[in-house]
Amino acid sequence: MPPASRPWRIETLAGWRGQRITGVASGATDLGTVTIDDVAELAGVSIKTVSRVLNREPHVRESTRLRVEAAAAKLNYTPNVSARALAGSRSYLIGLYYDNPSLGYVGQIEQGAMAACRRAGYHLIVEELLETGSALRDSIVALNARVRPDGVILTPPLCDRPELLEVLEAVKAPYVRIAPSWDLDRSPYVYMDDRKAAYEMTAYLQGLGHRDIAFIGGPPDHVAAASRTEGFAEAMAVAGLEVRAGRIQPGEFSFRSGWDAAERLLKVARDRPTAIFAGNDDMALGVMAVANRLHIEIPADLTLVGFDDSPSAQVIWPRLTTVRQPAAEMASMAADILIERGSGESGSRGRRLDFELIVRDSSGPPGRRG
Amino acid sequence: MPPASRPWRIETLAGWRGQRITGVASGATDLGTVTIDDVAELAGVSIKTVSRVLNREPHVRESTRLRVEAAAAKLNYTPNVSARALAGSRSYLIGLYYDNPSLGYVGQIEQGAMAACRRAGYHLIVEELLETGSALRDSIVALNARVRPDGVILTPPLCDRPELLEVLEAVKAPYVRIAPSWDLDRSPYVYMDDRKAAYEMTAYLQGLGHRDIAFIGGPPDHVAAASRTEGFAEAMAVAGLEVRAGRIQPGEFSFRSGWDAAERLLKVARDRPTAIFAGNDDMALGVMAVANRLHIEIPADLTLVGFDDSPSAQVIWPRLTTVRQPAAEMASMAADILIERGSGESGSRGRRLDFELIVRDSSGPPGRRG
DNA sequence: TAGCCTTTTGACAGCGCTGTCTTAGACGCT
DNA sequence: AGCGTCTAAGACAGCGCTGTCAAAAGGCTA
Repeated sequence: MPPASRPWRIETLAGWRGQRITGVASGATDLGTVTIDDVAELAGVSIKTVSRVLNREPHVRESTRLRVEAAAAKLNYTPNVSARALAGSRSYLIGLYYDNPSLGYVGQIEQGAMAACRRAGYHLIVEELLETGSALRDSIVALNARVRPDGVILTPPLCDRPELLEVLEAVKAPYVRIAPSWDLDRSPYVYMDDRKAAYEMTAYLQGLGHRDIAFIGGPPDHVAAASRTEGFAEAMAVAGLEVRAGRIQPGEFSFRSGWDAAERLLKVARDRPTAIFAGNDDMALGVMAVANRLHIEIPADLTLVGFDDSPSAQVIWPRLTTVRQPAAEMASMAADILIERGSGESGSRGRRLDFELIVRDSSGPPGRRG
Repeated sequence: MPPASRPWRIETLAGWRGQRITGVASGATDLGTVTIDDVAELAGVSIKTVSRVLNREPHVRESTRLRVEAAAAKLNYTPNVSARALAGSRSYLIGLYYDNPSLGYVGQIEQGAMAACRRAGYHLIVEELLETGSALRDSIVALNARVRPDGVILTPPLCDRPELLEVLEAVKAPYVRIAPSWDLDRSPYVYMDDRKAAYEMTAYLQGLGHRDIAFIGGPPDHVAAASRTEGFAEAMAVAGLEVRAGRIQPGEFSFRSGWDAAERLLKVARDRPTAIFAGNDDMALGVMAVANRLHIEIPADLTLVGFDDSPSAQVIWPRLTTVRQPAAEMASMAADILIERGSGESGSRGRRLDFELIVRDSSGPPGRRG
């Protein structure tokens, strides 16, 4: 016989959580107040057995498992995360920590991570971490004491702060980095092959017939940016095309820096590249603005492509040809790694995901006009 | 004497959470494993007294309070959210539920809500709710059983789904809506005065000298959109300016619909408005694309303004004059209302926040050219 | 100094689960 | 029949806090 535990319970209207008062027996309990005891009673087993079924532990007879599952389904039972966290070794919470000012990027990451969490019954705790140094350390320690997430997902550029990694290791919080720049052996991470994506984009431009292609790079300490520049240069070299002096312009990944680079690139009307490959979309938009001002038509007079597939890339005209980062997928994968925890030691710690070339309206064959 | 509870404890290296093993006494405990017992012991009081101090309950002598606070500070103590949730009536978790496809908007909301949560020691659980009808109901019931958030923030247009509100009320989860359209007495909400913002923007255009101003509206069932149209019409009426037939164009808040409206508006070169006020930024960008194609210079030939201050509004040229919604502030306020729970019954349930007119480069006096 | 009231503090149960240990039963072998 | 071995299931403690209630400590008056 299972222990008789609270055979009836009714929520008073008074309280927030409600005090239990004795009342008429009732099969169904109040919405959202079903506990493991209720399931155990209905199934005629102990709560431990219910727990076993819930957690897919072995040593439960098939018939028992079915009975428990039926009872849980009938009562619409959902285990309480706080109780699980307190009693067990998992909190069913995944932290998503970011410091990225780009709302769109973080939003995609978030959606991907959320989807993975939902599939596994986890939840996402999102925190914006703007501190650095010891303030960051303190925040993490406090955060970890408070919620004890089962793992955290770190987005760039936050994922490259050494003090963060140190403190996460100190509090033994597993983490997965998304597109980290350094120290790749330190933890599991997911990434996209920026080099290859830039290579492919460049090859696409070459396939269109472009020979004189300019590239606008990113911040020097940004490893992904450097990879993009490399991919571009490599594709040009492989195709046997010369990259003339000044055809690789520095940039900062900002609209403004794209604008400035475009002014340098397009200044001399007789000596313009037929295509410009901007290291990210924001800079591409800067180029587009300059082109508009100079009455250079895209793509008729100039092909322009970007990188990132930012939201803005679709709300301008011409819509920007660009590279889509699998941000949501990377985040899903990161969450999965954390949820299945420990499956990370096999071989390389990095998981690569595929980019996608998105061809829109800003690219075309060179000199269509002439 | 306080109860002697675990005077020493050491985390083994083995376990995830670690089994406690006996070992040499040590003043400091491992990072992030300080409990209320440790604080109580150091302060020489019972855990209940520590709890009282933590929760700012009355009936604690000043000297005791200071002693406890010092002990807590020394040990770097942070109460565990799961334990608090399980034992008490608060989970220290606020839910942010959304279904809005606009990443930027949700991102701003999120940041605002997060800031408020952090100030109060709360955390944000973010969930994307794409279901409708009874699937939505089920999701909410499960979510609530799982994490029992102390309150939830609902963003538009999710906040206008009646089944959502019903089920939240059924599970007694307090909620605050952001910019809801209907049923305003039903719950606390925060909003911005769209009507007034549109009025002010129109007045600004009039102040610039524009008389023939066109407006592109939003979806008919979108209450905020309707308010914007009203604000525009009212400002025109108050200024004694005629709104000619066809000068108010329907739109869908999408880039494409802005484009289509612009084509109608700008078709006849001899009969163009001198200014176009788009009901949101995405549509304004559509207008801008058409203007570019037609070689209409903004703002020299045409003034264009938007509404929302979306991220894209700043990465185009000319940068868009627009209305900034106080999204982050609304979310902060929503979170505060939930955290201080219950202070909402005083007077109107709505809290209004101020918009901001952001004048950039896309607006200027009419006919500068002519 | 007893008696009463108010303020401060502590003991203890228990929130809803999981981890550990134990027991009950089924099965096989000598 | 006796014993060891295995699987299935339950008893029980306890995670780290809060809520309730009871006890102790002060304060005041007569």
